[in-house]
Order: sequence, then structure tokens, then C-alpha cells
Amino acid sequence: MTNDLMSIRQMCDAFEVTPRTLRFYEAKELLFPQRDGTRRLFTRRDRARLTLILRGKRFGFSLEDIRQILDLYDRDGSNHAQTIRTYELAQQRLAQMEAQHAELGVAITELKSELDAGGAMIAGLRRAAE
Amino acid sequence: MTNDLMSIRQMCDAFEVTPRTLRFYEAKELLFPQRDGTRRLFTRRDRARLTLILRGKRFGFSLEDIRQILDLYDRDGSNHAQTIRTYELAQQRLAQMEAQHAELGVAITELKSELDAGGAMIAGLRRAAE
DNA sequence: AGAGTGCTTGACGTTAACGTAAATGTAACG
DNA sequence: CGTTACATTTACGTTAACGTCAAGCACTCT
Repeated sequence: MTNDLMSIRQMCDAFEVTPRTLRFYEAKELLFPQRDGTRRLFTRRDRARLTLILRGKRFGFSLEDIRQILDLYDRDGSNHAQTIRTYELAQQRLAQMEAQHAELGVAITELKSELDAGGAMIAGLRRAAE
Repeated sequence: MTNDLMSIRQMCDAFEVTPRTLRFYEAKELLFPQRDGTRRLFTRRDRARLTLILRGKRFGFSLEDIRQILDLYDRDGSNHAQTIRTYELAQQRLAQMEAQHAELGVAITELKSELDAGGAMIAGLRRAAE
């Protein structure tokens, strides 16, 4: 079964990250591994947090965003106002993502049409080169 | 009418970029303004190139990519092999953009469903904070 | 004891595309 | 000639998220 405490290597293997990354997250106060003398021991809580960190990254949140969200719940997991703020943060991020998605769609369409048209961009380049 | 030679400020106003940007592009060999003593004078050719640079940026090309493409045509605008290479570069970039677009779509869907579900991410955070 | 393995901290390096500040030049206005 | 307005070069600063050494413990095996 999954031991409650994991070494840095076990963590790396389990989450496919480098030791540097875990130390970096600790330095940024995203993780708080215990110590066995000098060595880090990651707890179940660290693993839960790391899961959320990686998930947040997939959503395009910055580590700083993630840290803030995590901190809100560290201070008071039952604070409704903070839950709301987290929601808002997520909604904002969602809006950004949707805008980005749309823009990218437009750019793709443009680029495609230029390629289909025999390369207006290339024609443009030709003009640019005189 | 549009004068054939433009000062750096006229260029900035016309293209909504900063002087720093134009000097930077010159340093990167994307533009080659003439000189009136010490001052830069941008030609029609520079404007055509800048148009393409900005277009390329909208498509997500790096300045280095753009410079290479521009250079290909500077050397020989009629070289068919180079036209092909430019095409390929554009196709590659298009593929990247489509992949990115798709990924973003997935992330949006995920984030939305978590928000709709009452915030699995938030629930997750709650768990993480214990 | 020596070797090997894994972990630690510390600190500088990387990348892109400019921003920003300092010191200086020069052209035109009054 | 003095000031104002814009131009120029040089060069360090910025941002994110780690990468990449370097030097040195801590254990274990032999």
C-alpha cells in the first residue's frame, strides 16, 4: 500500500516531476515536507497539494495563483467568502481561457485560409522582399 | 500621401509599437532602416516587413522563425525549394496551434465541469487543506 | 576504510521580447 | 545662445519555472 511518507524520489516517480521541481515548490511555499534529519519526507497532504498544483497548471494557473488559492483554504477551509473568491478566480481564469481559445481559433482560420489560397503570407513575403 | 520614408515616431504611430520595439527588430535583423545622419528612416520595404512580422506574431511565430522566413525570400524570392520550406514551417506551426487549441478546449471543459459540479477543484482544495 | 548512491543547499544560467534608465546628440524655435 | 523635443547608444532589468552545476553530508555495502 501507499506508505504515508514518501522520499523525494518516490514523489518524482509517482508524479513525473524532477527533484528540482519539488524543492522549488517547497521554496515557493506550495509544499511543506517533513524532515528526517536533512531529508525531505512528503506526506499525504503534500501529495494532495501536488495533485492540485499540477491540475492547476494544466488549467493555466500560475504557481502564484495556485499558492494563493491553497493558502486561502489553509487559513480557513470553512470560510464561505474565501470559497467565493476562489470561485471568482476560477471563473476569471476560465474567461481568459475561452478568450484565448477563440483567438487561437481565429488565427488558425486565418493561417489556414492563407495556406489554402496558395500562401498569401508567402505572397506577402515575396512582396516584402521586393 | 504616404511618404516613402518615415521617422521612428511615424512608424510607431502607424503600427502601434514602441521605438524600442523597432530598434529591437533592427538589432535582430528583421528591419533595415536607412539613416539620415544618426536617425533612422524606415522605407516602404521596412513597412512591408513589419506588417509581416506583426502578422507572424499573431500567428504565434517567434521572431526568430519570422526572421528565417523573411531571409529565405531575401536571398531568392523565386527559389521553389525555399517556398516549400516556408510552407512546411507554416504547416508545422498550424499543427502546433491546432493541438494547443484542442488542449485548451479540453482544459476549459474540465474546468467548467468542475465549476458546474460545485467545484471539484475547490472540494479538492478543501481535502488538501484537511 | 573506501566506494557508491542519493540527498542537501547554494547559486548562477536559461528563454523571449522587449522595458527602462542614463548619458549624450542634434535640430528647430524664439 | 538657451531651451525644448525627440533621437541615439549602451546596458542592465524583468518574468516564470525550473535547469544545471558545485561542493559536501549521510548511509550502506564490501
